[in-house]
Amino acid sequence: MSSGTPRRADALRNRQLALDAATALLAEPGTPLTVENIARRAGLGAATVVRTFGGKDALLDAAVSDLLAPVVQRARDLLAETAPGQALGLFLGELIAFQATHHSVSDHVEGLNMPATAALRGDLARVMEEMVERAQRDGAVRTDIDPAVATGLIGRTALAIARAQPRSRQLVDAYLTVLLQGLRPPA
Amino acid sequence: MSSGTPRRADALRNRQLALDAATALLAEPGTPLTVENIARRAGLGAATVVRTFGGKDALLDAAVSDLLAPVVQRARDLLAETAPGQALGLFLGELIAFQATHHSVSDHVEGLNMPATAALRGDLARVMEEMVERAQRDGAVRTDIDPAVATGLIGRTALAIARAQPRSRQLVDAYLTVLLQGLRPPA
Amino acid sequence: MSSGTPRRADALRNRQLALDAATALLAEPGTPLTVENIARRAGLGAATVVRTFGGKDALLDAAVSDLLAPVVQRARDLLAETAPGQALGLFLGELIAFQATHHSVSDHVEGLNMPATAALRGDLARVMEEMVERAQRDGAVRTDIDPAVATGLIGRTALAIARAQPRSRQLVDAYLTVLLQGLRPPA
Amino acid sequence: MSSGTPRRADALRNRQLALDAATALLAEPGTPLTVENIARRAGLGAATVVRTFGGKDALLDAAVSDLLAPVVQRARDLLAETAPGQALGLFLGELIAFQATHHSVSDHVEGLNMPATAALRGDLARVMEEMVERAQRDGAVRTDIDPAVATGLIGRTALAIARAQPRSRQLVDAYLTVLLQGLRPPA
DNA sequence: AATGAATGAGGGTTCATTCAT
DNA sequence: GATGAATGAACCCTCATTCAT
Repeated sequence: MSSGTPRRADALRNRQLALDAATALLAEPGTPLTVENIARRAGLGAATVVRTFGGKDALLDAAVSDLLAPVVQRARDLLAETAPGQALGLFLGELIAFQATHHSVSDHVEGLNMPATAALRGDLARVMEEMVERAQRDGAVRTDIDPAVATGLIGRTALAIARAQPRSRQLVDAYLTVLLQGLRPPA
Repeated sequence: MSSGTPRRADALRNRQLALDAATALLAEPGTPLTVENIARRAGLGAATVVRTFGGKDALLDAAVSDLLAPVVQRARDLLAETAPGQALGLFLGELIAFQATHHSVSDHVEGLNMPATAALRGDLARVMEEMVERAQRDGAVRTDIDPAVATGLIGRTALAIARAQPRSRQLVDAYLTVLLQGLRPPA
Repeated sequence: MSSGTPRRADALRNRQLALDAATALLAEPGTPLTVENIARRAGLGAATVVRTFGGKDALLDAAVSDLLAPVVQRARDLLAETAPGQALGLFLGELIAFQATHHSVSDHVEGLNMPATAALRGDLARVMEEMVERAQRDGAVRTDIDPAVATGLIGRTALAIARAQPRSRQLVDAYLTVLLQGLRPPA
Repeated sequence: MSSGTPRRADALRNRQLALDAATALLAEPGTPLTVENIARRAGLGAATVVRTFGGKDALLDAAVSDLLAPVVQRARDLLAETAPGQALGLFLGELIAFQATHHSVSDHVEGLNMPATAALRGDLARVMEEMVERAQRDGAVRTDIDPAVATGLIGRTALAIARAQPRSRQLVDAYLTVLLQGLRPPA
């Protein structure tokens, strides 16, 4: 087919091609997320994709966790460098912006029971809880909500907003405004 | 068998049996939502179920819209009978409570592109927009958000909270508290 | 395709067609024992065969146990009606004759870990042990071999002879002669 | 890498590595007998294994015949050096002991239609026929069975006993006792 | 009109073999 | 010459839909 396709040392590149294809398809709710479709998109054979990752779930695990890892890292950085009250708002905005670029990934962040994704999901939850807790101690967030509950609330609603299709700037802004005001300690 | 029974009545009864079975299965994430399972649950043949509705999507359209219709009606009633500021809060609570009883229905409210469901989705959006608009005129909701945008925001986040699994009373309460406070005009 | 193929009441007949096809293929080591081949031979679709039995293993379980059941029953009858010394010889001859008609079934009698086949395998072993034990008490079989061991010995070698391809009358006769003489108490 | 090493020697060593790996896997019913597994065990690439032999069947042909050849040779030696009546008994014991060490090899001795294995299978049959014939002339084996038929009988049953799983010393002993007594001329 | 049975289409996966490095 | 990677073919299985009863 594509006579220029290289092999050997570029196995890593093919791996990435498959990941990119999976990511692309995760963003196209129209086309079914089948191994065949992923492989076609990557310019590979279906068996190659399966073999490279060891199964469809493992491929999705890799794709989703590759996307999620920098998000978790960013949360950690914000937690370390920024004032608690601001960190939460900043991160929320960035989280939505991130998911805006990787549409239906969110569907798989929840629900995919594979090691890498599950671990990152846990990490993200922990970092966000810490964010909330500090913000509460700082007086920036109301204390009548348990940090774990607040984290669930924030994560789920942010996901929903990010998943909106079409997603408008207005919607995201409104969400951030409402959520952050709603989280403030009542007057 | 029951040669004296009027056929028309049987057909209607079967239709309802299938709808009830589909509704029941929509609430049981454990069992796959296949035509066969729906038919077995309804005590009917698989062919009958398909034939009665003309396809699985049509059946789901009927089931989902049957569930959604009273919700829309309730919204209309609240709009007519209750003070704008209260209506929104009341309805939001009821909407989540409803979805809590019909777990995965929400997944199909979005995403199912069939006439009845799409129409009700539109109806619901319009009623909620009207709710928001009136609440804004009443000074109960901040006016810096477009009613259509606010409706999208409310609908999507409510859906996400309702879909949470496990769903805790704490989460729902926190959501209502935060969202309603966040929607109030800023001090 | 075959316009004369009947349906409804003959579902049982189709079941039998599939079983017969499986049995036939079990006897043709040349053609692979795939669901597709079984279905083609039976004049059915592959999905039908799978659906009817619930999986390939279940089909083989049914085929093998259907063939094995009368053999076990015959052993029970002989045990009840015939003198111990004769019963063993008679049964052995019939066992081989049976397997001669159902060639490679034997491969699956061993090795197929499915309920019906496993149960019959156990039943057959028990009946044969009882046969050997009685023949030993009767002085017709040497007593320096444990009945369970003798049963294993007889079963496995009979299987092997039955599996022979081509199988000659001479071979079977020689086997019976040698085995029965070998089992007699030493002079 | 090892630029000084003569290629021919490497090739021969790889050939033996692959054969050893195949032999090892033939004895481990747990792990599937795939080219990949053989190659991994040999510390070689899958392509190398295939390329060295020209296909999986050719590899198995080589492995099986390598295992079978000494057995045939041993039969020839016994034929030349030992009294006919004893030779048969001795060889039978050794044959089973051999197969006991190379479990599933037996499955491939039969059924593998490749030149080397087929040839050795024929050789073995001929040597055993000669053994039987001489034993018959010596009065050690009954003469009412054709030597070719007796050979088939012995070979097949011995295989079956060797294949038994679990294989017990009791079973093997019982088999040898029964078969050898059964082969003696009737009193 | 109702339905159990049949099935074509499609899904994920495995494996012997081929190819480009 | 050796090999990791790639792949076409084949396997078993599921399911919405159609068909004959």
